[in-house]
Amino acid sequence: MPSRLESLAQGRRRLRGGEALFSCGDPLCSLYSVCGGSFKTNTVDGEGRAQVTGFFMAGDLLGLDGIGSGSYSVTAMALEESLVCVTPYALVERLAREMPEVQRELQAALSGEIVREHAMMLLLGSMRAEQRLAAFLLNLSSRFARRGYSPSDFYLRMTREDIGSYLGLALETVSRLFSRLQVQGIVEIRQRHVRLLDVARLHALGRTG
Amino acid sequence: MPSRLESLAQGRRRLRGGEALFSCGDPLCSLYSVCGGSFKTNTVDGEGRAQVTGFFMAGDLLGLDGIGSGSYSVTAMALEESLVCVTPYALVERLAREMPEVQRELQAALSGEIVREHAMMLLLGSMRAEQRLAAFLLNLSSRFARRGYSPSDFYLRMTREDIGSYLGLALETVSRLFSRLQVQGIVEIRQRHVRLLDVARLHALGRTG
DNA sequence: CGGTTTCTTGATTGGGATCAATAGGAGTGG
DNA sequence: CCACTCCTATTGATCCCAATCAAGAAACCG
Repeated sequence: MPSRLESLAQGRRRLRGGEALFSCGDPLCSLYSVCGGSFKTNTVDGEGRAQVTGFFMAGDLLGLDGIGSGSYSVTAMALEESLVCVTPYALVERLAREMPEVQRELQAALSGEIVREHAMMLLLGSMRAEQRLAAFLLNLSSRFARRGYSPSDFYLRMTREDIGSYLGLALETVSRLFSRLQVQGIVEIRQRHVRLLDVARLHALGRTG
Repeated sequence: MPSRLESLAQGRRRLRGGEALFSCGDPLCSLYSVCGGSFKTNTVDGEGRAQVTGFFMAGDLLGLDGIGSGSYSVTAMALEESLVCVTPYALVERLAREMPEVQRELQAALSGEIVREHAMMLLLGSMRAEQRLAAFLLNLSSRFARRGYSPSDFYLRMTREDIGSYLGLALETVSRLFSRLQVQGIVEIRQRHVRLLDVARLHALGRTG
């Protein structure tokens, strides 16, 4: 948890749902720490292919991907009314030099992002649809838990389409799988309200493959 | 290109093909810069699912993923007789503090890895098999070019299975697609020797879809 | 050489995409 | 309040791409 980084914040910014925090290609000027609400990030390639690359909630850091090239490589969009802490990157850079702790935290955040994406590559490259969705729900669950919310009763902030894009599935497939998990008594889903009824079986789905 | 980082190397290590440079879970002790030869990296998850997450050649940095947790999150294996420069991580950390340039380079390398993986997620999540393979060949091509080798005539150092794992495809699919590209006159492939005959059409494959 | 790994090619299957139609909310304005 | 629209979600029917199973062929290697 980047506690030290967060305390460097020079300001805050409030966004409404659907509003972009920064866009792919914008010059890197700040790093952002999510204070409240949630975000998704999107990449687009030369041919117009788009993909959701991540979902972010309170405490997560946004903008790290821009450090290498000096401009953001994704677009970050608020999924609901949200609040971020803004830290000018110039300040981060300077303080990282002066405070080893900040430097280490920044590197850890960057490296952690790499590890997270390795896991995502594994998911996209070698799991079946049902396993992907199970992994997604369990991941959300543990992130809510770490923030003190219920790990088994939460609201999805993103659409089926967002989830599908993130998991490399069609939105219809996501919807179908939710229905199936519900029939099997593993989860209960009404719209975006999710209740995990049998976490053990949800885990077990990952092993069937 | 991490020229500054490379110059910090405290030693070298030679590996034969199939030998592991470090393994997933090993404590992070050094960063490695490939001097010659090539490597692949592998992740494994709890259920034994494995996936190739990257291929590395001269000038590429290995071990960055370990910075966050203090231990490597992938296994790096030489694909052939290879040589790496070894830089103890403790040294990197200290020098990064003293030399802003080193700090910036390290952060740029980390961030660049994130961007590279975003592209990989896009590939795995939203491209068809043929497009994936085309993108793979073009990526290799440009990396060879940047190193002064021919961008249109090179040897693959990895097996069809490695390629398939990396691209989220079965090895048979990789083989079939190579054959098809050859029939279409886009590439010429004899075993691992690849010649790109029509780069424009190879690019065009990416746009079809 | 014989054994092993790697690669190719064929036949079949199946998982998930796609197309299509309907239904459910949420927000707006009458 | 209802009627209207827009967006999101569900469900069904069909199709196709790539996985899987299977059998050889080719290259590599002790």
